[in-house]
Amino acid sequence: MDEQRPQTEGGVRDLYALLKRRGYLWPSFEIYGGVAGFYDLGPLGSLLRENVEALWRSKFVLEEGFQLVDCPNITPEIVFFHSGHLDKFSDVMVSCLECSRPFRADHLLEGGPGTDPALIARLFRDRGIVCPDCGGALSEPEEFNLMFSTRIGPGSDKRGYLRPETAQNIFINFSNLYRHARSRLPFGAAQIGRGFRNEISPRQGLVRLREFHMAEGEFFFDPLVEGFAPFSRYRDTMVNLVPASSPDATLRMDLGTAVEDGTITSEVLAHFMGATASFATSLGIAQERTRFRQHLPSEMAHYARDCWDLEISTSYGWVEMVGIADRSAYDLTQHSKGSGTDLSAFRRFDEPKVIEGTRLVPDMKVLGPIFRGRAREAGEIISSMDPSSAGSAIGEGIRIEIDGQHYDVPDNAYRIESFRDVVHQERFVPNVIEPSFGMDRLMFAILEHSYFEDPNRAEEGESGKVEPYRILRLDPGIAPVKCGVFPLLNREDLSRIARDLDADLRRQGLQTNYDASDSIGRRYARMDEIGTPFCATVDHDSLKDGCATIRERDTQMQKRIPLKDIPAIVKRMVGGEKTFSDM
RNA sequence: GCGGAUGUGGUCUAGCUCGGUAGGACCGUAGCUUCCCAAGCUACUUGCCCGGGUUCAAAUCCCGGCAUCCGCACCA
Repeated sequence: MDEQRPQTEGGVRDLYALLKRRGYLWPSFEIYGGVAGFYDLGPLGSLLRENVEALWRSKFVLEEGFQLVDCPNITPEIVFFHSGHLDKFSDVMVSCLECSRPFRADHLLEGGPGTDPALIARLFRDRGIVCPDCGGALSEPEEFNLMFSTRIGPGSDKRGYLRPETAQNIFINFSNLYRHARSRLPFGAAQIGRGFRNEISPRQGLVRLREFHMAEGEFFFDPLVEGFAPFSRYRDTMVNLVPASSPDATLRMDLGTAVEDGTITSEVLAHFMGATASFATSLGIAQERTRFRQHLPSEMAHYARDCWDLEISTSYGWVEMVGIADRSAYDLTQHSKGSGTDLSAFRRFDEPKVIEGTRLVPDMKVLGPIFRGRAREAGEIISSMDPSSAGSAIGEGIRIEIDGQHYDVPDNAYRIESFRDVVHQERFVPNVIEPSFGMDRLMFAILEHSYFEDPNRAEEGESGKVEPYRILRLDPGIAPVKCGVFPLLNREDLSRIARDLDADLRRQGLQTNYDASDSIGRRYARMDEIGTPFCATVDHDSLKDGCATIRERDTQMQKRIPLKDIPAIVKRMVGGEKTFSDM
């Protein structure tokens, strides 16, 4: 084919122009000049996003069984205090007054000065710190937090933030989710929603936004359990890997081998890399334009122990679309400590563990009169004592300490008992693998990869300027409009049939676009430009044979199909059950 | 946040040097044509990024802001 995928910067601009012209996306707040880092999705963009999200739900909620939740965007400060975001997403910045280079203040100071700008300002003055580049004087330190802040409630000083990731809602709901999962591991929870980051300089269109759509899954599992049975589904999946150990080489191998040779550290991690690769394929992203790159230790987020990004090749270069992070037990541990709520799960033993030994049993009847209000506390201390270390004391009385006071405990206040306990389970904090998807970036990659210009079908304007024929070869499953519906001629008898067909298609849940204006070729061109995979045209023969012509976008092939069968057939082709050539 | 470039209907652009009625193409709308791959004809809608200044007069010159692109920095 002579069609070209534009790789140039100009090509991306043409694509953005098309997306804006055809109602996929518009810069937000445009009539007031716009604000960087915000985009509105137009009618087609909204449908596209719904379709991408629906595929994500079918992959992760239906197929992987993740529990879907939906939680507030506004989050009280304490959550991010304990998750570490308050600290890690806040930087105190200074810049050189001479050469205007910005620096993170803590990079210029020894010994972790914290995030108080006043304290840092004093340290800078005391130590006479100047610009490490040119020796110029430095500006006053200023705090910059990547999270948008707000206040919760009027007149309240309860600070809140717009969440920078959706994950925290799931972690703090762990107990509810665990109970809902009938207290069994492993299980996953997912959220599709918005995230907010007050980026210093958002750029590159949909790639770096201040408010963006994300879909995140948190998969909770027991790290002591070896292997992961569902991984068999992706064991043979071939992927491109760029491990941290050889950041300049791309290895092509199947996930099973990658786990065996230690390139990927666990089957759970590899499983979700496989699920991610499969999801990308279902979006119509070509395998050869994807790779998984492992983070270098220096680029890991504060919560991550290991992380593989799915990167997709775009005209901006390789762009991170999905982060698959091993968050270990970090978040649950932090929130458990921070809230005082137990966020652990039970590990059931295959064979119950039998623990035999001896222990001290206090006799509260004796302790009561001696310790009075402190009797319960004394009893607890005694039962927690180890009889073997207390052994020598037995028969001689034992000493305990309450609030710094020492007491002798008489021999008749306790007895030694041997016991045999059968333990079936123990508590532990589950580990987490998190696949986190940047939906806007994925949409951009899908659009860019499906954008083609065909110079052979170019249209020449009067000024001699050549407008290429533009096609979005979107996968039928995610295309916002599934079928264009046209009467060949704008005549009452034809348009009545076409309108009926249009209504039938919509009743089948298929988004259509009815169009009777201009020439038939122009109408096909319009549909090609917004990525509509099929068009149905009613012509004079339809009056006699009850058929219409179905035309396929990518091949321009046409077939006659009975009107009454068209909705079901289009639905099957959109669902991927049949192809056009099967008809 | 710094430096550079840029900002004209929905889109692409001419005009800016040298101030004087903002022009074209595409897209869109309505009609004609009655038509299976952007045909043609007619009519129409829509614009100088925002604010201030200079001037008789500003798309044009000056100042400030905002936005976009590139580089630096930041960020995942």
